[in-house]
Parts: sequence; structure tokens; C-alpha cells
Amino acid sequence: MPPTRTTRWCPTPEQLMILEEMYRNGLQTPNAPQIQQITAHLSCYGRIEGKNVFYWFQNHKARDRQKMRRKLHSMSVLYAQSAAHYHNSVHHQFVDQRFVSPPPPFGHPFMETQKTSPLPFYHQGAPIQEAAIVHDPASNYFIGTERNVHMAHFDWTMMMGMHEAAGVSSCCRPLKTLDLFPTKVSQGVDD
Amino acid sequence: MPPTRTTRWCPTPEQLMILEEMYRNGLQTPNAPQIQQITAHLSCYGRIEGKNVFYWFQNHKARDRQKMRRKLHSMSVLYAQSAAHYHNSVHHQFVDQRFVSPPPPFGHPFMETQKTSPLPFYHQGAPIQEAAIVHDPASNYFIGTERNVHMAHFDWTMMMGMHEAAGVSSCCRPLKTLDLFPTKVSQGVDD
DNA sequence: GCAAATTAATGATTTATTCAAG
DNA sequence: CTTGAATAAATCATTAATTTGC
Repeated sequence: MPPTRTTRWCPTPEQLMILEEMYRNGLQTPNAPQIQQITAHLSCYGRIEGKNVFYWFQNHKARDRQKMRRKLHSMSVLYAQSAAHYHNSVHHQFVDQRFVSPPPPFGHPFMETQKTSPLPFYHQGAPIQEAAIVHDPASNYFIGTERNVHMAHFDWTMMMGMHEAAGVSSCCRPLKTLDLFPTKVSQGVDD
Repeated sequence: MPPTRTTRWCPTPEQLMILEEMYRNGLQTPNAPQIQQITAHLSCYGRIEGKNVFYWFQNHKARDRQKMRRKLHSMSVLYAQSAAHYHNSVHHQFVDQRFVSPPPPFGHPFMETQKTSPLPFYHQGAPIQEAAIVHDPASNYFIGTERNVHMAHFDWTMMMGMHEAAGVSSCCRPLKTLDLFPTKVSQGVDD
């Protein structure tokens, strides 16, 4: 069998360097178009996909934050021991870490409206082939046909399919390839 | 101005009924193709998109679970009061709720391999137009051009763009429309 | 030196929590 | 208040470091 080409993305040094550079310079939650561009550029240095960029920033930010939190925590422990600065009340204010401007390395004018829609994005992956909901007549339940659900290389084309489905395409008629609802059917597949 | 096309999806009674039916019958985490199909079908009854279906199942499962947990918890409280059954040790076993088969309404043979890749999906939204990372020469930081970032209606087409970008398209040359890296540039936009 | 065995990093998913429209 | 939408935290899983025995 073919070597089952590389399961997960492995950033090249260049890619990594560039990503870190961007992060350091204040880009922490790129939106979709940004990711698109970054991906396009980074693909010069090796195989890479949009989701890789997305995940990278996600993870990097999260781990950065967690590192900082840990540090702060150990600090506040030390603080608590010399219980003098307590009135300063900065160290356990119970703020929702999620909405305080993330680790501002310097103090850049970035990310202002956290609320309105800062980081929209996808999140996908699936075994395209033989997509289907299979209805099990025995139990009257739906069963997804998960076969080699390795999502080894992620097919964005599905998105197009999704788009079509959601938007304007074939509608007002239950797909004929398979039955979606178990209310009365007794045969979901035809083979 | 135009009525700003409906901000969020509002399921019709039919759609809701069908979704609940499917959920009750054991479908709790549809995968991408399943969602695609469901969406296609439900669009008979009104406007609906893939992400709506996705979110619906996500939320429904989560809230179902939380409801049950709350119930269990209040139960265990009552239990604790009559501290006789304690040795039964079922009520605070410290199990990761996440990995105990979710609210099995009955006991269906569904969802077996939680691990391998049960619910892959997207998660998106962005203003396509004038996509870009804009470099601010003053601060030397990146700034995303978030304009009307309402993601009001979610453009899946971006995915195609993403795909293209990640795959084979223009590469080995920093995009010319704008500069991606601030290391030395002094002009990021050309107008 | 070099692989098998362990551990540390980190890419990829899933779940929990929060925001906000209706 | 309910619930669609979105984000962040926690977790899983695989790859790279590192160690260990030969």
C-alpha cells in the first residue's frame, strides 16, 4: 500500500519562522481572508493548508496564554505569601481571560472590536467517499458510515458541495439516494 | 439601507421537528456529508445553511448533556443528604463527562469510535471583499481590514479560494497586492 | 553509533463557556 | 429566557527530541 502520506502537517523552519514573526508582530487571530493569504504565501516553503495556519494560531495563542497564566499564578502564589500588596487587587480579579486583550506583547493598536466578529472560521474534515446516513432497519437508528475516517488530506471540495446544498440547489425533494428520516421507512439503502 | 438580511437562522417548526426527530433517533453528531444532506432536505421548509445544522446538533447535544448533568447533580445532593448510599460511589466518581457515552436516550448502538474522527467540520465566516492583511507602517504591525465584519451571510466560496491558495496556485512569490511581512517593508497598500 | 523505548512538543479535535438576537 | 453563534479550554494523537541499553 502507498505510504499513507504524512498524517499531520509538519511546518518547515521557514514557515515556522514566518508564522512566529507574524505572531510576535501582533497578528494573533487572523480571519479567513488573512489565513488564505498567509497560506498562499507559506505554501512556497512546503505543503500547507488553510486549516494548518488556523490551527497554528489557535494553538500558539492558547499556549502562550496558558504559559503566561501559569507564570502569573506562580507569581501570585509568591505574592500571597507576602500578603502585603493585596489591596492592589490585580492578581485575582476574576476577569474573564477570554476578553481581556490577549497577551499584548507591546501595546499595538490591533484587535479593537473583540465582540463584533474577530475570528470567523471554518473547522472541517471528513471522509468524503460514500457519504451517507445509513438507516438501520433493525434498530431504526441512523448510522454514519465511518470507514477510513482518517481525513488524511482533507477535501475542501466538500465545502462547495455544502454550499450548493445549503444555498439554492436541489430542494423541495428528499434526496433520492438515501432516506433521511426513519419515521416510516424500512429500507435506507438499496443494495 | 436594505433590511440587513436576517441576522440569525430561525428554524421553522417543520425544520425543528425534523431535527429533533433525528436527534431522538440517535443522530447526535452528524458528519459533514450528513449535514450536507440534512441541509439540502431541510431547505425545503425554509432558508437554512450547513452551519445552522451543525450548530444545532452541537448545541442540542451540549444542552441535553448539561441538563442531564444538572439533574444528576441535584440527585447526588439529595443522595449526600441521606449519606447512606455513599459506598455506591457512583455520584462523584470524577469521570470525564466528555467521554462517557452522551445522553443515551435509549441505548442505541450508535457512536462507537469516539476517537477516530466523529464530527469533523468547518466553522467560518468573513467579509471576502478586499481581503487583506494591511501593514501599518507607523506601528509596523499587521492590521486586518475588518469592515462590515458581520459575516451576515457567510460566504462559502471563500473556501474554494482557500483551497486554491493552499493547493497549487500562485506561490513562490510574496503576493504582490500587499506585503505580508513587516521586516522591512514601508508600504503595505498601494492607494 | 544506532535503534527501541520514553518523554516533550505541538498539530488536530472535541467539549465547555460565553455572547447576544429574538 | 431560550437558543443560535462564536470562542476558548481541554483533550487526544502523532511527531520530534531525548534517553537508554547494547
